[in-house]
Amino acid sequence: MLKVQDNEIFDILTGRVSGVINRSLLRAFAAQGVDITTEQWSVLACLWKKDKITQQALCDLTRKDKPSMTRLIDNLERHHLVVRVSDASDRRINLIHLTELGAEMQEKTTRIVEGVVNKALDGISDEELARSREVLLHIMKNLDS
Amino acid sequence: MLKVQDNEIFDILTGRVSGVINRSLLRAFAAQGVDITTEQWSVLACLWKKDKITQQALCDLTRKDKPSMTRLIDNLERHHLVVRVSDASDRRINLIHLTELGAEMQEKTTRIVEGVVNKALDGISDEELARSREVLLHIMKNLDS
DNA sequence: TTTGTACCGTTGTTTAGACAACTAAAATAT
DNA sequence: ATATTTTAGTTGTCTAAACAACGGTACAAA
Repeated sequence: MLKVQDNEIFDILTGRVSGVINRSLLRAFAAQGVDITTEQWSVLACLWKKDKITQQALCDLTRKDKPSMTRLIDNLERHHLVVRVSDASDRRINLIHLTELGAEMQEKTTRIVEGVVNKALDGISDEELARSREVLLHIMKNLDS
Repeated sequence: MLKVQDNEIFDILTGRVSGVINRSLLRAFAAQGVDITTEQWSVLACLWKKDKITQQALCDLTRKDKPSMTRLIDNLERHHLVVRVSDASDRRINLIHLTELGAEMQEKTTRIVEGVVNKALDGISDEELARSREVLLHIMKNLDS
């Protein structure tokens, strides 16, 4: 039986690593004069792949719940990065459109994110990384109840 | 160069895994009638190892900042799990003492956490786990600026 | 057609992280 | 001995996650 409390595994799984990464990203954005959070970036990243999708689709893509998405989009709208466009044929739906400003963010922010990720992964081989990814995905699957 | 947006690595590192674990833990606590959060548990876990330490020590152990710790301890006090005791010889310091109730939580909650962790790690070998841990610690070190 | 049901999004409340600004106490320097 | 710096903790503001509850809209069954 695993001794949970005496093991860094728990530390790691419970968000220390992602916290460090999140902080690094936030600071990298701020340092480059980009006023955006990691979460906001993750929503924009979905829209850069496929624009004009529903909030629900964004929830599924980002694994966030609906209230979280509502407020994330509130903030993105406040920053003039997206707009909600209600669908004429189904008035329950908002389609989220990138603004010109939102579309422009892609290049610069992606460069920043790639910089942080490359720094994070420095000295880690593709194989090690792939193995770790398998393990983490395995863990996620185990807890998917 | 890594294609950040098309890679689950980023998803994983940015908190999806820890989010899943955190949610699982919260629900496991709630299901067992334990009214506590994962973060609160992580603070208590430090105190079970070594009681009557400063808030700053708890910050260092849990890698949280001081404001976060202040509020976590506010909440733990509200739940009567710890008390702040100001040190007579250095009046800047609060020593955080477990209450009897806080001490009693150890057994039950640790059992719950071990259950979740074991479920999470089901089918993952010690070696795979150790390798992943190395990779994640390596990432943390890379970003430790 | 009306009723029920499923779906989309919002609001409210609590907990928490990040950051800046602040108070108070202790330690160090001059 | 006084002034400066460091340390401990708190408060305020913004962003975000979890969960429950709610209002509208669409659709299917009775």
